[in-house]
Amino acid sequence: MTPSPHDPADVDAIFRNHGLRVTSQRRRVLAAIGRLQHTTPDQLSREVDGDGGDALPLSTIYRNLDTLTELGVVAATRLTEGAPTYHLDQHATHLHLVCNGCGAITEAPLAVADELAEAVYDRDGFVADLRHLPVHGWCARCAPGRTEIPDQGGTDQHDHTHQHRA
Amino acid sequence: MTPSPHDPADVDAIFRNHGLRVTSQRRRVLAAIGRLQHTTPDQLSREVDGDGGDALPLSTIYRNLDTLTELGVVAATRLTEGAPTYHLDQHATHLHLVCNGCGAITEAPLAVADELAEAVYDRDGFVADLRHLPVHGWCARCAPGRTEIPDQGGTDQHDHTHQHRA
DNA sequence: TTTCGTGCAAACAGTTTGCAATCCG
DNA sequence: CGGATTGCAAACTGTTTGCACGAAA
Repeated sequence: MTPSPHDPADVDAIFRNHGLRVTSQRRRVLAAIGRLQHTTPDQLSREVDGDGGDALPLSTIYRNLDTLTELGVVAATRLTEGAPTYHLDQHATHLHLVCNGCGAITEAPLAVADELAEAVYDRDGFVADLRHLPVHGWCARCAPGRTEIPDQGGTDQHDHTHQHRA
Repeated sequence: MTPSPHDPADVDAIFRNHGLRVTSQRRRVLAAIGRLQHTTPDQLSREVDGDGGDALPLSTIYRNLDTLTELGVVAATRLTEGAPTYHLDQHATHLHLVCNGCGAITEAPLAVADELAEAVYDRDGFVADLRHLPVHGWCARCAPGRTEIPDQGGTDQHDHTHQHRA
């Protein structure tokens, strides 16, 4: 069985099993991702910096993010405008609902997209990876104001221009 | 009845109707997007540069892309790692299948995601904007080699995706 | 003529890389 | 000890911005 990143004891094994060294930086990065659930590299950097130890340079954050991604321990998705969002891969048993209004990110079970997966497979033989699917739109709170999605023309003055957000 | 970006005559109207000026740069950018169907800012830049006129600085490309996006004439999606992909919004009556293997981008009708839209609406009151949905995965050609999607870190319970029909 | 839009260069954000010092195994 | 990692700074890509000039209306 694959060791779980949730269990601090197993974390080391994950690295060792791949012939990689266990360093405090790696432990701290992985722990911080676990705490944040989903995070961009610089949020992660701040989280790691606040865990009591020394601050880690961004380059180390990035390198470890890459390593962890290669190991399949974490995965990235582009949910927002700026930096990609990383999360534990084992936590990726859902897809993301990203609100264009308030920026809120909700999770929904993969099952909601089962039909989609089947449809594109039947149509094109395309094997969809739903785990990282970012579904944009408007959450229950933001939708009321601007519900008209299915307007193709471009007549409507959408003003979801750009949002700063966090 | 919004004027259509496809009709060169109407293009000017689109701008004027919004109190914006008609410049050769704007015409050329819009025309190039129409030709390319979907494009990143720098592909677009090269396309514009090759249309016979003077080269346009990237900043002009970006500014016009922003303007056109605000007008609802074009829309952007993040399909690949690097830069976002722009396309005419009226052409956005489909979602994108992005192959992780070869990078190919295929289009599929929005209808394949109808159930998804309904499901998330029922669950969370989330109004999905499927027009820009980037579905990652493996195309028919690339899938065979690496079909096991639903594995990775987690104990995979369900594993739909690749098993509907052999 | 009055602005708006363009061109250019400098500033930015996010990410990658080279290299010497450091630490794990 | 010896190679894998780190820290730091410099390089890079993609994008934005300030400002003076040129051009639509």
